[in-house]
Order: sequence, then C-alpha cells, then structure tokens
Amino acid sequence: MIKSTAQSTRTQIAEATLEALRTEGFAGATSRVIARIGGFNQALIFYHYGSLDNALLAALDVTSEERMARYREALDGTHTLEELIGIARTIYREDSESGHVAVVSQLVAGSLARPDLAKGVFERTEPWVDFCEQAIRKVVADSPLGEVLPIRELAYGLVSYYLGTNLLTHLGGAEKTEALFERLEALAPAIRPLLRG
Amino acid sequence: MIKSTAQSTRTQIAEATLEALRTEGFAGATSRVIARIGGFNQALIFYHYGSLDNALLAALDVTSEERMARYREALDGTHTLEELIGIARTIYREDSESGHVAVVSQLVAGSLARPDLAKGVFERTEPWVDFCEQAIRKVVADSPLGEVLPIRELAYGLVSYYLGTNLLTHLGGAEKTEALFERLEALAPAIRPLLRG
Amino acid sequence: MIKSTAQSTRTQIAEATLEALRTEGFAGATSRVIARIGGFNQALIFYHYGSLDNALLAALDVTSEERMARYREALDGTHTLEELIGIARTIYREDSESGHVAVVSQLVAGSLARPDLAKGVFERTEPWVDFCEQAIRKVVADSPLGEVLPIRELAYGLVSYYLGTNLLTHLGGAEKTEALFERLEALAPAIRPLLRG
Amino acid sequence: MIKSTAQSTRTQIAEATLEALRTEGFAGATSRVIARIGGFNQALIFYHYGSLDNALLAALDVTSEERMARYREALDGTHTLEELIGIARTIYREDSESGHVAVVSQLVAGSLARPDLAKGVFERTEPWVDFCEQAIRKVVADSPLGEVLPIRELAYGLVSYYLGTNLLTHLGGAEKTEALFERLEALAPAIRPLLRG
DNA sequence: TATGAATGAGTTTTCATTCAT
DNA sequence: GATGAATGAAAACTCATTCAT
Repeated sequence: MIKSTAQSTRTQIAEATLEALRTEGFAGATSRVIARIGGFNQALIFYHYGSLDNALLAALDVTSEERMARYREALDGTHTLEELIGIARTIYREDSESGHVAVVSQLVAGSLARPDLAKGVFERTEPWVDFCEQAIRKVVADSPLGEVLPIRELAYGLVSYYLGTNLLTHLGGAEKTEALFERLEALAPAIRPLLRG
Repeated sequence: MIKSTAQSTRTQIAEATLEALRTEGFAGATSRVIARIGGFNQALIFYHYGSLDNALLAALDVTSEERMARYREALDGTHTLEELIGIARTIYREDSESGHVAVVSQLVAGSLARPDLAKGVFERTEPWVDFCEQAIRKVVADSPLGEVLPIRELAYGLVSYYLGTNLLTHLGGAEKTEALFERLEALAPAIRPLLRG
Repeated sequence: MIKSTAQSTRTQIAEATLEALRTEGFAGATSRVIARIGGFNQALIFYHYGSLDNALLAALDVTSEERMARYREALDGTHTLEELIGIARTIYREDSESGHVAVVSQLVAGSLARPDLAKGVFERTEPWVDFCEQAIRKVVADSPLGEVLPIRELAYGLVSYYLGTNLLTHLGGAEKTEALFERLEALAPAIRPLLRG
Repeated sequence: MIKSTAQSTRTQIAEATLEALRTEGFAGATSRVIARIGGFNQALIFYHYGSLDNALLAALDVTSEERMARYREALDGTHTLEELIGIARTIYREDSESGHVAVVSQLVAGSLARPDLAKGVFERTEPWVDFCEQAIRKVVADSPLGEVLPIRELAYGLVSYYLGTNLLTHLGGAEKTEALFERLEALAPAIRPLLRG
C-alpha cells in the first residue's frame, strides 16, 4: 500500500474543498462534506491546514492561479478593444460554466461574517486588481485618455463589478451579464476612435 | 398599556431583524438574536413570518423602501452628470454609515446558499435596476448616446457594481470606492460634451 | 401529554448530571452521557443551564445541600469529642457509599483545568469551612484551647483533608481513612481532659 | 552531532511531559503538546512508553524522586517540632513555586477518571506515606505518645491533607495554607512539653 | 529508532423550527 | 396572539493512538 505524500494529500484536500464550494456553496462546504467528497477523514483537513478557513483559502488559490494563467495568456493575445471585450466575454463564460465564479463569489460573500477568512480573501483580490490595471492600460495605451482616467480606481471598480455580477448571476440573473457583454462588444468600434493618440 | 396589534408586532419583528443584520451580520442574525434585540419570543418570528428567511426579506423591504424614497427624491433634484455623480456619492456615504449597504450585501451574500431566500432577494433587486435605468436615461436624455447605449444592461451593471463594491468594502477596501467617486466627479466636465445633442 | 415545568426539568437535569458524575466520573460526565442518563435531549442542558459547567455546579449544589443538612443535624446532636468523631465517621461512611464524596472530589479535581468551573466550585467550599469552624468551636468551647488554636485555619485544614482523603480513597486507599477514624476515636478519652476549662 | 540514545530520549520525553503538566495542567498535557515542548514526534511517546498514561507516570517519578531527596535531607537536619514545621513550610513553599505541587495534584485529580493511571499514581504515594511516618516518629521519638498515636494512619492523613490543600490552593485558596503553617509554628513551643518522656 | 500521515470516536455548543399551553 | 420548553441535526475541532516507511 502506497503511503501518500503530504503534498499530494494537501492538494487533494484543496481540490475537494474547491469541489465542495462549487457544488454545495459556502455554507455547504463543511469539514464533513469536504471529507466525504475527497474520500478522506475529516480530521485530515485540520492536520494539514489547521482550520477550515485555511483549507477554503487553499481552494481559492487553486482556482485563482489556474484562472489567472488563462486570463494573462488571453490578454497577451489581444490588441484592440473589441478583441479584449470578446476575450473577456469568452473567458467569463468559461469561468461561469466551470464554476470558478461561483467559488469566488461564495468565498467573498461567506467571508463577510468571518474576519480571519475575510483578510485572506481580500489579500487574494490584489493580483486581480493588478491584472485589470494592466488590461486597461493596454487599451488606452497611446491615447490621451491614459493620462486622464483614474486607472487604478477603475481596475478596482472592474473587480468590484466582477464580484457583484457573479453574485447576481447566482441569485438568478444569469443572462443579464451576457447581454451586457454583447452590447458592449457592438459598441466597441464606436469607442475606438477615442482611444487614438 | 397598549396591547400590540398584529401589525405592529410584524413591524417590530422586521425592524429587529434589520437591526440584527446591521449589527451582527447575516450569520449572526439568528432567531435567538433577533428575538433578544426586539424583546419578544423567538417563536413569534415563525408565527408571523413562517420562517426566518421571510423575516429577513421583510427586513430588506424595510430598509429598501426607505432608501429608495431617498434616492428618488435626490434623482429628481439633479440635472447634470456632475450633480448626479455628486449625489450618488453623498447617498452612498449615507448608506454606508447608516448600515444599509451592509445589510444588503449581507443578505445577498448569505442568500447564495439558500435558494428560497435567494429568490426573494433577487426579486427585490428589480426596482433598483429600474431606478438606475431612469437615472441613466436622464443623463443621456437628449444625446444620440441614448439610442446607442444598452441602457437596461448598463443599469443592471450598475447594480452589480454597487453590490460588488459593498462586498469588497466590507472585506477591507473601504477607501477605494470613495476614491473612484472622486475621480469620476473630476472627469465629468470632460465627458459632458459627449452627452450633448 | 403533560408539559413538564421548567423547574422540574432543571431538577431532572441536575440529578442526571449528578448521576453521571457518580457513575462515570468527571471526564465521563459529558453532555451526551448526561442526556442519555436523564432521557432528554443534549441541547436541553444548554437551554436550561447555558453551559455544561453550570449544570455540573447545579449537581454539586444538589448533593451539597442535602449533605450539609445531614451534617448540621448530626452536629446539633453531639456534645463530646468522642461523639463528634463517631458521628463524623458514620457520616463519612454514608457519604462514601452514597457517592457524595466521589462527586465532590471529581468536581474539585476536574475543575483544576477550567477556571470558570474552578471559581464556582471554590465558592461552594466556603459553607463547609464555616461548618467545620462551628464543629471545632463546639469541641473546644469552654477550654483555654479555644483562645490559642487557629480555628479558622484548622477548619480550612479539615476541608483540605476531607478532599485529599477522598481523592486517595478513589485512587485506591479506601480502608486507610476508616482506620484513622477508628484510632482517633480510641484516642478521644485521652484527649478530652485537655479540653476542660 | 550526538545521536540521542534510547535512554536519553526516554528521559527527554519524561521531562517534556513534566513540563507540559506544569505549564498546561493535566488536561493540557496531550501528546501533541508534550511533543511540541520536547521537540520530538508525538509517536515517540507511544514508542517509548506505550501510552500517554505511562509517560505521565514517568513524569511523576522524575519530580517525585527529586523532591523526595530534598525532603529527606531536610528531615535529617531537624530535631525539634518547631524545626520540623519550619522546614515543612519552607519546602512547601519551594514546591509550590517550582510547580511540583501543581503537577502532583493535577495528576491525582486527572487520574480519577482513568483506572490504569490511578493505580500507578496511588502506588507512588506509598513512599510519601513512609516518609511522613518517619517524620512523625522522629518528633514523638522518646515520648509516651509514640506508643499511643496511630502513627501510620496519621502519616496517611498528612499525605491526604497535602493533596487536599494543593487542590484547594489551585482552585483559589492560595494564602490559606500558608496561614495554617504560620499559626502551627507559633503553637509548637506550647505543644513540645507533651512530647517529652 | 524515529516519523509524518492518517483515523474513528469523541467533544461542547448552536441552530431553525415545532408544539402544547 | 404569544410563549417557554423541547428537539434532531449539525457545526468546527481535538484526542490518543496506529502504521507504513
């Protein structure tokens, strides 16, 4: 019988936690449920992560790192506003379907009532604000807008919007976000001239 | 001594629930806590509202109606983009300080894991989308933008942003939203010409 | 179906807790065990007493009050040192057999690790020190010893001895205490002259 | 680098266990805590001692042997009742401050609920009863009291008192024992004549 | 000898809800 | 209308101990 390594077990736990968040939501991601999903003992979560909060954050890291890689790659391949919106839309749909957005919003929402968890979740939003900042800069690159717009603040606003729309999506408004993307994409050609130097 | 009527007791319960959400958050708004705050028996909540979820929705109605009135009045008094942003900023600060935004985000967040509650909360976002739509229409009134912009979708986007920023505010990013308002206000004069006919 | 009164339920819980301490010891007197013994729901303990500690203290009160009454009555009926030792011996045997001493020592010992519980238990030793003081005063009443002996301190010492001997009794030295009583009783006539005025 | 021998590891474990009892009490002296204090693996405790109970007894041996040596030496140097009480008082204070009494009472108390442990602890009280017997005999050496008093039983009583007072000390009555010693010391000269042949 | 990983059974406590009165 | 009492289910977390390596 092969003894599993600490690392592989840790990963397994993080993945089971992720799966629990995906399928059962924040309130359903209890130690018992996670253990059942992963097929291991409840106590193992505490052995490896010390607390359920830490396991939840590990799950967030797993999905965030994976998605961030995907987003960066996509950003590298785009050069116009239309492309950017198009890609954003595609990835957003991917994320929705894969459950990534569900997990993120569950965690953000759930952590409201738990200060320790909130701290960890909030720290993990920083890279996403950075990423949005880069995306905005790319779009306004050579235009005078670059010097006028409050780019950092807008990036933060985008992340806020992303979270908010995820929440509403899960409450029941799935098709609304999609529609906004669609309309924005159609508008892009009209906006593009504004971005010229 | 006035015997409390059914109506006044219902109201009392809704208000105690609101207070519980404000001070203890979604997770802390348990039947026991609500009853303690309101000075009545736990079982009364179930007698009058059938379930805790319904009492929570009643609390949301209380605060939403009150805030909506305030917002409408403010919208009536504004005619330019600058004024609108300025008013939005003022009211947002009021809402933050009064705890209204906290209650809304707590409820949205908490309802993620509870389908019945989620349905109720989502239905109550509709009037807010309507309201945002009116606000946008007012700004773009006579401009050609009015016919180009996806107004309904943008309105939905604004509500999404509102929720998202509330969430992040509570996780730790309080000053960021304020900064965005400030910068947008400064930008308004530059944008105004675009709104002309 | 008769709805039991709060008082009778409280009493039932205290008695089940006492029984649990008697039969399972401090470590075995868990909420689950107490509920099983009493035939009620675990949560009821917390409904009525708020915490397990409080239920344990209630059990201590039940047995202490009963025993104190017995001890006082016995003290009233004695007038000589021999009688006093004889009665002490009898009652001690009763207490040992009934399990009262077991409960007391279990609680004293168990509370070592729990400051809140310790406070409650310690407060309940006070009446016993008072009682011992009265007993000593009665014996030395008219003798010059009454003015020389540190009576309060000796009373405290007697209570200490009582606890210590209970502990050792439970660890395995049951017959030793009995033997000491026996020998002291035999010595009493020789000591009595010292107590004369 | 010196490879630790089996013997030194055993000793290390016993000492870490003692330290755990001293600083965390019986309830806090878990295998995890002991291992952390000693800087070794939890499983080592079971490898060397078979069970946590045995490790606890080993810790008791460590402290008991050390204290017994100190007590014997002190007894050898005393010849009068006053000296004896004085020395008892000094050593008791030393023991209190060093934590020895805490460890003993923690173990006696904790073992109540664990028969195996109780047996081990009880066996280890025997040498202390022997020691007290010697001390009493020394005091009453040449007096007729030596033939009248139930010396063995009194010795057992002294050990009982020692345990009891430790317990109460830890519950909150720290200053009471000290006061009794003080008063007894003052009384000693009056008692001495009784011990004369 | 020594260890990291793993586990089953256990803990106190809280919850929304029900029900007889 | 209103209430005190009661409950089943669940929570996060800890424990002594075992075992493959």
